[in-house]
Amino acid sequence: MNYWLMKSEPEAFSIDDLAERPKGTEPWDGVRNYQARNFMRDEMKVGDGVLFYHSNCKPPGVVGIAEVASKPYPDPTAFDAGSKYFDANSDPDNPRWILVDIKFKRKLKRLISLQELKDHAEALGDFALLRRGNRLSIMPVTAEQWATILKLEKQAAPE
DNA sequence: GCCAACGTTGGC
DNA sequence: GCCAACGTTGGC
Repeated sequence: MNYWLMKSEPEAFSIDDLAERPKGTEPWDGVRNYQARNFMRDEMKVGDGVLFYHSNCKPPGVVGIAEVASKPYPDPTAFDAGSKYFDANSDPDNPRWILVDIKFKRKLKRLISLQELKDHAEALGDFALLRRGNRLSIMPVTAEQWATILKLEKQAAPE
């Protein structure tokens, strides 16, 4: 079993939006970055753990837990001319953009902010989220990092 | 609103 | 294949 962190802007799609989905699942569409796509296409397995991260908001941070809920399949928005994610260069016979479904598990008891993660950079070790200039929207998380973050959840919020 | 980082595009 | 221009991400 592997672990992941997936970013979403809460104004576009938040952890609460995911929780309110009829089956708690949502196709993770709109990813148009090859590295992020490759994680979904090549490495994700049903049942993998997902840290749901709110980006581009105040404060950014991890807000919930989800899991991978489907095998990878073509992103339908790439073929929808009315979608903002439409990609005329994606051939339906050889789809360029691949996604998985994500399923809601639970919200964290409290938000673990990016700042708090930075404060524990030593315990987290080499973490893609904390690397300078990181813009990747999907990244791997080690079992140790996963455990460290859930341990932080149990502690009182920092000042 | 600013700006650093960085991926993509397109001219050559 | 190089690289400047441009667009996007996302923290601050």
